[in-house]
Amino acid sequence: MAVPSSVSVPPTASPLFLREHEVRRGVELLFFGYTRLTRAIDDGLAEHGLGRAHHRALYFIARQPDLPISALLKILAITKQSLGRVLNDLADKGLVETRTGNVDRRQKLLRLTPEGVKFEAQLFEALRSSLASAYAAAGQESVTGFWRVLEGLIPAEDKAMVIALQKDI
Amino acid sequence: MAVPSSVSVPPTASPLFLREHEVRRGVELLFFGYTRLTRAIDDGLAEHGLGRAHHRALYFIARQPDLPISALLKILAITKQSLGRVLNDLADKGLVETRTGNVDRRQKLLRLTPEGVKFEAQLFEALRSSLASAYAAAGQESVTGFWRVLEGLIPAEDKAMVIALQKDI
DNA sequence: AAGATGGGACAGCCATATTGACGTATCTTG
DNA sequence: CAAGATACGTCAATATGGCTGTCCCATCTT
Repeated sequence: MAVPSSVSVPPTASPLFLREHEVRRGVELLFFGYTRLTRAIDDGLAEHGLGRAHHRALYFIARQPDLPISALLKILAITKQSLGRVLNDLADKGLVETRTGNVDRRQKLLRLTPEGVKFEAQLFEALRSSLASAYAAAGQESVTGFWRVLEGLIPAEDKAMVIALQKDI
Repeated sequence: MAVPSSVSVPPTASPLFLREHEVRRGVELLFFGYTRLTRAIDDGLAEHGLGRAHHRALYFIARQPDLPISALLKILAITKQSLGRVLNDLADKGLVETRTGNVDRRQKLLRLTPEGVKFEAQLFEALRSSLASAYAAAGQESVTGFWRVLEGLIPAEDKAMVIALQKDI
């Protein structure tokens, strides 16, 4: 095992020592970066009485209009019951609407209403502003590396789903 | 730090950093990457009847032994009440202990017990395994970029705290 | 016609966060 | 030294967003 089982730390800069440090740095930066980015939209959500769970649904519906519920369930990796509550809230607020699928009439295809589009765009602006300034500060090469590392964190079985999101726009 | 641009990397970041597509890509990869990484330790935590909140505390106490509670509160950015419950759970399970500060006797300095060290190391191993393979797949230059972008997401007022974590090891 | 699939709903529970108020020990400062 | 600030603990109530289990209906597939 790569981690010493006591508090002892290798005295020299061994490969294990360096690896642990680099992994801890990544863990910490991911934690702070992710939480700070999500915090950027909390105020905008609170104005409409919504939470982060609502934003996640809103975001992916914006990204793939006419998304069936089953696809959204896979993306979010939560249960049908949890998602149901969120979608009902969004429908009640007039942000999301469903239409019956014409290929498979059992499906309900999700899309944003015009108000939903406007609200999502407003939230996205806060994300864009945060991420774009991080991108600009880091530089183009860094952004490419940022993407590549994160892609490596996604299990093979989920990768197709993520790539599908990104071929539309 | 100069990153050679000769390394051929398929989809590269365009110079138009503010483009919506690139921001959405970052948002999505951060979401999937972060959630998948945290999921890697859920089983290990569940074996001890603990959750992610417990791991976050455990992690930062491991990182900075003799951390005062106020410092941990700043790192986690949650309320004293929320942290109190988590720390009580960890103390009850014999993973964390406190000692009175000798500089300031009001402070309680947090550190892991030997069992806590062992448990944290076991959880860290799951994180290390996920992140190290993403690092290896992406390459060292990508890792540098990954760090730089995430650092850019951290607000200036929090940056000192994050850097303080990383100068110890 | 039978079974599989997509979706909806009820009931109850758990983990993790919040606010507000209050108490105690200890340190700092006028 | 007295007064106030700080570090920590705790009680009570509440919100959010997950979970399991169960049952239902409509529709598609075989």
